[in-house]
Amino acid sequence: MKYEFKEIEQKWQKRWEEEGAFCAENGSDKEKFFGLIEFPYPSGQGLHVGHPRSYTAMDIIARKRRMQGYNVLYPIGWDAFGLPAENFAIKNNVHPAVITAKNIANFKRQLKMLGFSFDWSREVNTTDPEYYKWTQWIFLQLFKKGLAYKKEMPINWCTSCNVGLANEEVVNGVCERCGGEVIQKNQSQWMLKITEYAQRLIDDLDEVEFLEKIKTQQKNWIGRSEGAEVTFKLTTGDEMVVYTTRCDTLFGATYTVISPEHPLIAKLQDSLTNYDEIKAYQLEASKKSEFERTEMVKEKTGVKLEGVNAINPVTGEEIPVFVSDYVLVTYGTGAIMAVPAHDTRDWEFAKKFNLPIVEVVSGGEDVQKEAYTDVYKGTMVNSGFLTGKSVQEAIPAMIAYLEEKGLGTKKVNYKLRDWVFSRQRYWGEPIPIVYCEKCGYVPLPEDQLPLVLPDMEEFKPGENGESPLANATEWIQTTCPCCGGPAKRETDTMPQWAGSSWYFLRYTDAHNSDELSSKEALNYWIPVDWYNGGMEHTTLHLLYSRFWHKFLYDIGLVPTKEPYQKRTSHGMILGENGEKMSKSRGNVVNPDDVVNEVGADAFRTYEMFLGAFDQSTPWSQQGLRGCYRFIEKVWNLQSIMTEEDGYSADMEKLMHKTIQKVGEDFERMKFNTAIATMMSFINEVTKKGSITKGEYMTLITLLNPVAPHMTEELWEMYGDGGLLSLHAWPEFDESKTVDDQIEVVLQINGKIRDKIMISAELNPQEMQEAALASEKVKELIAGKEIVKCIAVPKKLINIVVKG
RNA sequence: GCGGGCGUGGCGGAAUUGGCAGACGCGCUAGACUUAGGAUCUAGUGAUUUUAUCGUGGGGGUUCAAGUCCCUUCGCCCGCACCA
Repeated sequence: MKYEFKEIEQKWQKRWEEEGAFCAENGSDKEKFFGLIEFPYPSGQGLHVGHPRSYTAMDIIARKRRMQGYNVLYPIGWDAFGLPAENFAIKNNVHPAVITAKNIANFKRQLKMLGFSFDWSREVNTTDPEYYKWTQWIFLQLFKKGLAYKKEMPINWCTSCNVGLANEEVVNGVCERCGGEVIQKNQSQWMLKITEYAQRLIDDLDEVEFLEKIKTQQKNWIGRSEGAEVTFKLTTGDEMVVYTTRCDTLFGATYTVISPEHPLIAKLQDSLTNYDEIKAYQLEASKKSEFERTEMVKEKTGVKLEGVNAINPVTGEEIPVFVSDYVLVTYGTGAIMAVPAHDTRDWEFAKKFNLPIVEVVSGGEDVQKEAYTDVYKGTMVNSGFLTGKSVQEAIPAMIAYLEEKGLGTKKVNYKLRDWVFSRQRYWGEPIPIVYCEKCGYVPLPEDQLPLVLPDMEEFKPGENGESPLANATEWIQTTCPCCGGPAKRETDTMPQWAGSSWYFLRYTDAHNSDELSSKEALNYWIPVDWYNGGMEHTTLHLLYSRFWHKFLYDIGLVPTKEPYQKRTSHGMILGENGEKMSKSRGNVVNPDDVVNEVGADAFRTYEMFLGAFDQSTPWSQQGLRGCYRFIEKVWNLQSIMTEEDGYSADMEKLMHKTIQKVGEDFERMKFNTAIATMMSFINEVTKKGSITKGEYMTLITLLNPVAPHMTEELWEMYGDGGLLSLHAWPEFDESKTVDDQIEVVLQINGKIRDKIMISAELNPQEMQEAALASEKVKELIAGKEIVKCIAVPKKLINIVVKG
């Protein structure tokens, strides 16, 4: 019978849908499994071959869990707000909602043709008012708890998208999305206090099973550092607080530096004799984009503040104060004490401005030639009461001293900044806040949610970077919920990350119109048991959604501190030439073409077989053919199938081993070796020339999570009835996976000389005897002295000889 | 610069705790069949000077035994990047 994948695949997709085979059950007393993949942004390009890599992997896990008797939730939805649809809308004069609906329809078609076991009845769409009602609701809760606030601040501004960006969205000084230039711009912005959760976002990583590299990346991004704030008195009588992680080197602080934006400069204006020069430097620094500022790393610039000095609190010495843009206003206190002997940046600056370099930690080379920055070796010198101590001892000793004298305090800092939550764009959730002259920023009453986006015809941003919503004159005018007076709506919208920060919660009870999700549903389904997604979302989506989840936990809405119990990630699929797939490189593979050519089952198999799941691998059209051949071979085994139900004696061991290996490999996401194991199995069967029905049915059950359609078809023809997708996962018998006769290797001086079949039960002594009985060994060790003999049960015997 | 990862045939990649390097697939070679195909089947396929020797980026070490552990060095990829 010919393998007609088109008919088979359509038939089963229809059948599964009709029977609601993959619908998760709320209120079940079965054990649950919540598997999650990152819901896609429905772009105009359609599905990329990268999407199915993650979706197939989690589909395999979800399908296996279902077969193991779990109540499985494997949902899907659309992260559909965002810039591309809006930009397309502006260019082509179509409403973003129209394009989005079209794109979703296309994505849906493509995902359905791949046979994922998604529970389509729980589909969510972030642009649906019934959905974003709750996104807005969460924002209101954040606002009420003081975690959302408006602030005039310099933000990253993409000159091409005309929109503000979060720090996380600026990559190498350019816009993450479009690559456009990013400048600093002052703008009043909604901010979320993610920094308040910084410590918990680090600490709670201990409770979850994320890949170690994901945890590391999150920690690095949050960037915790322990240090001290130290107060320097100025000769003008003012004070200046600096942040340092190396307070042990305070005796070596020979100057101080403040950032160009530091408010102290204005305050000192009257005392400064070179104020004009400083002013000019500030202006120059403000003109530089973030990119230029980091590009300038090699060459330090700065100006000395003439007319004022700082006093080193431990030496009492007067030291100069500089302004330089190598000090960032956004980190620490925006001011530092410079210890050129033990900090590379300070050293460079000191060399350029001819400032004294005083060694206070010995152990390095000449500090006049290079800064010595090691904190684990070295001894304090020239450091008063610290002299003789190690750096590790000196740090707490200095903190104790500073605290006692009231000169400073211990202080923890984070690199993490508050989240810039405003976007001056149309295609996002409206921020449910009104501004009243009398009452200030007032939250919209919850019963007025959702605050629906006004229908507009023009989506271009306003003149000076205003949101397009600023042109929705009627929509803006409203009354203040507080005093009833005239008020204006907020025109900024939320960033794309808003809708994706909580979407997994909505899946648990997707159609609830009274609550975000019912308490029962949340308590049952949350946390997500296993979340797979891309590494590129580690510092954006993952961090943001953990933050929101913790907030929702704090207000008693969700049952767990962490949203995701386990997080894994997949590697990228590259073009056939080994480069990243892109239109401009002309190496894009379209899933539609692939499915058309070899079918969904072979496509899914190849996606899982092409390489190690967590590594980047190039696509190969030939490799795809290989997987098609495999699927077809499995199909053709029908022609050699016997009617026997169980396993034949000579295949039993291999069958049990195969069940064990495939199951274990799926769990470890070693899909490539799981498939290789099944390939080996059919190679054996083919060699033998026959397969029992029992063996065949077990094989297709193992293969079902990978290639669900074809196996379902075979099950219908030969199986026990019902859907294979809901049939029990095969069991294996541990005792039947072990061989009693095994081949062991005989080595002489570590070199392989022979192989013998022996009983697996043999102890090392018996193994040694068996080895010495080998003709080949006898010959090779004749006349030589046996120094020692190592026998590793079930593996090898190594005879060490001399002479 | 800091953090993470990687380096194995012609290619993608296998190899729990150190224990037969190259599973599986692709490609290639030869043969079979043929309605001549991007089909299928069979056999072979790390290298070489082939009773054997050498082989996991390079060099050194530990060990009876190293892709795996230690030191050193080179190269590539990803993330962060003046965070005091």
